[in-house]
Amino acid sequence: MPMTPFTAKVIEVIQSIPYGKVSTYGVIASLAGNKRAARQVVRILHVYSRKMNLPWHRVVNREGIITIPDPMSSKEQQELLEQEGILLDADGKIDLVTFAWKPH
DNA sequence: CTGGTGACTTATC
DNA sequence: AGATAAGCCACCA
Repeated sequence: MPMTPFTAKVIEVIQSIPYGKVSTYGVIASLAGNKRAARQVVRILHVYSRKMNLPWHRVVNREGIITIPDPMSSKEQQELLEQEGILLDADGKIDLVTFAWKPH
């Protein structure tokens, strides 16, 4: 499956997010080598999330909020996160202080 | 080459 | 807190 180096790196980073933790678009882009390519991460999820074994549900935006437009998918994401012990607060946000993935 | 895209982010008001 | 605008960028037709 041919893909550009940056894309491959992003996928690698996403796959390295551990169970029970979440990461953000900006952080993933940064780890992949380009701090400002958060939007590119979005495209990659669109293309590869359903085809590969990506923990796409462990990716949220900078505030810990699920930002998927499709109601069905966002609901699925929340359920998957809860299965991992990641609960949302009253505002529907994930506590990033507790659940944010901090790679060494 | 040009322009469009997007589940983002930051700055302002 | 919510709305708006602008910046940002890899990829693709």
